[in-house]
Amino acid sequence: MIVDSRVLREDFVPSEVRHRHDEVSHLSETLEPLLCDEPPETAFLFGPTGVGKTCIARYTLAALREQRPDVRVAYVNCWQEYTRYRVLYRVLEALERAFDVHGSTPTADLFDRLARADERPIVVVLDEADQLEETEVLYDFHRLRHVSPVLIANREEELFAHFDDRVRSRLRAGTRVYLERYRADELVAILEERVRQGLEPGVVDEPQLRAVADAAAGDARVAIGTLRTAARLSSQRGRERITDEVLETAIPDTRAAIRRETIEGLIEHQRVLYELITDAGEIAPRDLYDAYETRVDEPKTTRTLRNYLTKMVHYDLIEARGRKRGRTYRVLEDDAV
DNA sequence: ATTCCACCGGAATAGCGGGATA
DNA sequence: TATCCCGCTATTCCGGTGGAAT
Repeated sequence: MIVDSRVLREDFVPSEVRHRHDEVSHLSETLEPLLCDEPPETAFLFGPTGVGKTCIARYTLAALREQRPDVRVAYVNCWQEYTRYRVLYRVLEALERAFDVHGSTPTADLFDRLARADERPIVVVLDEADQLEETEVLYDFHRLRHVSPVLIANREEELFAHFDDRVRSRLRAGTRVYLERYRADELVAILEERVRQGLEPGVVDEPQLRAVADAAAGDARVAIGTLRTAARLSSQRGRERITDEVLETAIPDTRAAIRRETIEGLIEHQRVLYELITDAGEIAPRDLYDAYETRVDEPKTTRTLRNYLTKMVHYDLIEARGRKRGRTYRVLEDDAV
């Protein structure tokens, strides 16, 4: 059934991007100065999850490197690398200049290394840039002529909100590319392409792809994930093709699986909080803190809990209603995406 | 309308673990 | 081996404020 499973993977970059031609050319025009050794403006990609931000960044940079192979690209996911140190480390790693960096190497040394790297241009893609906790690294990149950042985030206001003034004013000028959610027919076209490359002919029909696209609500990541789940389930059950019945389980399974993975990524104390909120349905901060303290042997301070909670809000696991006094926490249901 | 205070979240700091160094 | 130095997490301290209480 499955001919090429890479095609169904999340990080697969297609050889041709569908329905994003304007956005791709906007981004490549922005980066064009690199072709004549000029520093480009900072580029921004904005849009909700699953609209192809990461995909067009990778695609565009791969195309750029075909014209200028000496341009180097460092890809950093700021969910994992959110400190100045870690971002710089990742970039050096991409340049193969991190081999002798160790735990006690100061951050300033990493910056110096990057500054004294050769003059070949470096494009740094900062995915999920709104998760960055130390934004001065953006100032670092701005100071270096040979480093050009590409920032990817969901919403422009949120990204700029936690920049300090220095960074904000530097990045005000910059090219912004906005991506809209896919329409259902666009998702169907994307799925058809993946099916053609990844699955045997005739295992899934057009109405089925339409059903997957509708359930994904404009999110290509969910749509492709659903297709992958359905194909796996079908071959496990020894079927020749994807049946409607398999599809019906695959659709909710995909969202549930994403959620489960997120919860598994939490640390124990965060999971306790999540359970308490789930049990209560809706809970006030004071009650939540009290319940937590009786549940756990060595409770963290409330300040730490607030850090955990804001993290969980970012993960879309829970929702905070109200701002200051009178706030309540509740679990975020899947349909609220 | 005014006061009050529960709660959030920024900034500075302490303590920890781990790798390098002497 | 002991010591130094690093970044990271959790903690302490606290200012600001939205909504409840009066």
